[in-house]
Amino acid sequence: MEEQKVKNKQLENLKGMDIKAFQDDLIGWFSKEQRDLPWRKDSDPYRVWVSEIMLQQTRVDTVIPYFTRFMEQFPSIRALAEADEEKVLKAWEGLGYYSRVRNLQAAVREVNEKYDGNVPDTPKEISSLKGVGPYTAGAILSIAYGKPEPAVDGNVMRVLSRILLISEDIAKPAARKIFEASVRELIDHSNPSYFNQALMELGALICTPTSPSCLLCPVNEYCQAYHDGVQQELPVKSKKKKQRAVDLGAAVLVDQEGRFLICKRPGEGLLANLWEFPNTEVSPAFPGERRQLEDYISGLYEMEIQVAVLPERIQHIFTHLIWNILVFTGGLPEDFEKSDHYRLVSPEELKDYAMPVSHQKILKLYLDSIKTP
DNA sequence: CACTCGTGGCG
DNA sequence: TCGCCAAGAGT
Repeated sequence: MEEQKVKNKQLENLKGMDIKAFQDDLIGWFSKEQRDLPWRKDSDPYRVWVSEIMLQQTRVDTVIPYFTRFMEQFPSIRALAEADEEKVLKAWEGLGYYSRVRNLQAAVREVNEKYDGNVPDTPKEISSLKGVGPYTAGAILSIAYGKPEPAVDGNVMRVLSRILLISEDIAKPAARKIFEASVRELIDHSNPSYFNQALMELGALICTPTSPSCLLCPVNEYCQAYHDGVQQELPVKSKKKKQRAVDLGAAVLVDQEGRFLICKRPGEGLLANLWEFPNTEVSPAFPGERRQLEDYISGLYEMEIQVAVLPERIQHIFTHLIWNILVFTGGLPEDFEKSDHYRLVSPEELKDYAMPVSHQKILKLYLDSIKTP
């Protein structure tokens, strides 16, 4: 019944459309106008896979240098499978959504063992890999293997919402099924790779979120929103709620040989497995941020630590969170004992540790403070 | 389904 | 300045 409603919807929206002409115009445009991107040099499944993971919620311009470096450092399934986790995370540093790379390496290791290093080519098998959801599964199957599977991302939902005049809220997870059903009706079985990539490329270059270039669009004659002059009203997308603010106290602690104390974050959750300066959530009002941070660190390392506050406060904005960080500095005694949870590293060694951007800001603030007191 | 999970760029 | 975004997946 629900399935029937989806089917009725697409039949209604596809009525009277010359699908073959649409495919040819769309693919013809992509063949001519596609950007020269590093992951388009070939259709090696591993390269397609890595690029699709990096591109999740991330701009093309941001991904390009990461992709190039990553493929140099880990050029094959086996290379990534056998790589040191710390080095893989370091290669991802600054790209965000760090669970992506942890899942990618886990999945690559599974492919290396279970599939003898060959990326599977069936929806069931590839979807079972960690970090491979409906979009990525469809992208790899179509781009690397030429299978006529939908790859519905934000671009595709925006483009098709306009062409087919679909008013579903694309912020809702349920909306994706509508568009997947539409793609199954529209996709060119002779070139699924170009068809899917063309829809996304069109969304990136022409059918943009604000002020789409409809006059330049190769498929504007098929677009119902353009025909009705409502392209600016689509897609329908509900708003996200705004971030909550959290106050942190963080300490840059240095021993007598100039080494920094850093800690490893937990293996799950926010910024998992990244290294950072010791910090804790504080309440600015009571009983004083400095005292709260000192108590936290003293309890953590069973030693009395005293810190001084730096004048500037750092703000770091996440998708769903805002960190307001007050930065402190302090010295470490000589008889400081090591453990797995934290390390003492020189400024040179610090470069080998993956740190969140927020803590790179902290480091910079500290270095500036000792340079110009 | 609602929420978590990063970052940098843009109008 | 700030909300919105950019080739989503896991829980």
